[in-house]
Amino acid sequence: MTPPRPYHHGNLRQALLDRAATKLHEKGAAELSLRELSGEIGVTHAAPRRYFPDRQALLDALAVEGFARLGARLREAAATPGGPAERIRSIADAYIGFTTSEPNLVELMFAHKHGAGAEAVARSAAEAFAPILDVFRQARPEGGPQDAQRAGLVFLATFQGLAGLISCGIVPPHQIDELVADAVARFDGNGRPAPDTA
Amino acid sequence: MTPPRPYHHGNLRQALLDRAATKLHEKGAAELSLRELSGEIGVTHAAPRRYFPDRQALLDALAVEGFARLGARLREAAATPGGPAERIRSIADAYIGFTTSEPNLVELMFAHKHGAGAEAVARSAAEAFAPILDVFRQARPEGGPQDAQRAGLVFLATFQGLAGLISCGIVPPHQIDELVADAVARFDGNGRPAPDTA
DNA sequence: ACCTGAACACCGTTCAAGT
DNA sequence: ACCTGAACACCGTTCAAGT
Repeated sequence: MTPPRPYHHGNLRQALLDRAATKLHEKGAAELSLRELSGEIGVTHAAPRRYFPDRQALLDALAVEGFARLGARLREAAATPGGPAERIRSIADAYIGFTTSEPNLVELMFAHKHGAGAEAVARSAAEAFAPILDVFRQARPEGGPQDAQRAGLVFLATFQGLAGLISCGIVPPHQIDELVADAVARFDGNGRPAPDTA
Repeated sequence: MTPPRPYHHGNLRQALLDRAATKLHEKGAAELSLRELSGEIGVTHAAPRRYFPDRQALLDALAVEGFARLGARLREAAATPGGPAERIRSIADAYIGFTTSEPNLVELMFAHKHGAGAEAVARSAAEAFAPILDVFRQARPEGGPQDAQRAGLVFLATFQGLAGLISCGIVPPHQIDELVADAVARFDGNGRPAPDTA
């Protein structure tokens, strides 16, 4: 007659994900331990197996959550008032803001070793990047979707690369703003020099 | 009266590095095991300690070697005949060539968790990137070193980011060439639209 | 359905001891 | 100087068993 609340408080899966995401603030994904996580939550080390068949499955789920959060930030930024130039700038700032605040999570998201959940990670990544492609489609509708996708991917590469250089220390913090401005300027007019901008 | 050849064949440190670098072709850095490496080389698991105080020290040394190899490739590419535009294109190709052939090594090189050898890694990285900054200085001497460093760092970010998107599967292989071309075009004339290029 | 408890093979790190 | 061998604490994974 006990309610359907199990041994644990009801949602071990989410509890593990939340705790792991919190730990990613301080430690890298390599230091995440299922046993430690389990112990802190108050279950035995074998309990996670119901929800994550192995350690990689939890890392994949963390990556999916990370892309969902990043996608939400980018969608907000893409809805900024103004023309395409303002929205592109806003997206760039949002991207750098997210990646610098969550370097360990971002490193996990872009790791090229995903397990069985690799397709799910790829889907969530594609969804997160949709606002970028949308803005570039709006910016240069005459170029066609091929052009927009190309520009969007190079834009993504630029700021993802910048994020990596920042978090590994190659780009010092005081130089971030000028580099973001320089990078954004390279996408004005979708990469072709605007005719009236000397 | 035995010659100064120790127990092992004489250079355990380099043997460990070589074997680890080879393994990085197939496995990620997370799967590298000092014990496995030691066993395959023929020493006990505690032997590496003479040369690498901990596991991170070996990873740091691998990163330093990786930056040395990357730097050599970039120096070659920067010496390509032709003007700055040709050299920039050549450097971009070399960068993408190296990173796509060694994704695990590159992921290790740009990891933001280096240990006591972090400064050594940073130094080797700066040395590797020098050819990029040099070419941008040559391309736009009137802009001054500040401008060249800015452009060089954004260039580096763009191709390092592209490398990451390729190796994690977001950019499909068949699209690499067009994206590299698109990205390179954004650095013609050091980022400012050339006056005679409509 | 959900979790426990014990077992297995592996790991990095440490250190006294050997040569 | 260079490496061994044993010990320690930790890990992911597996699985029969409990509730």
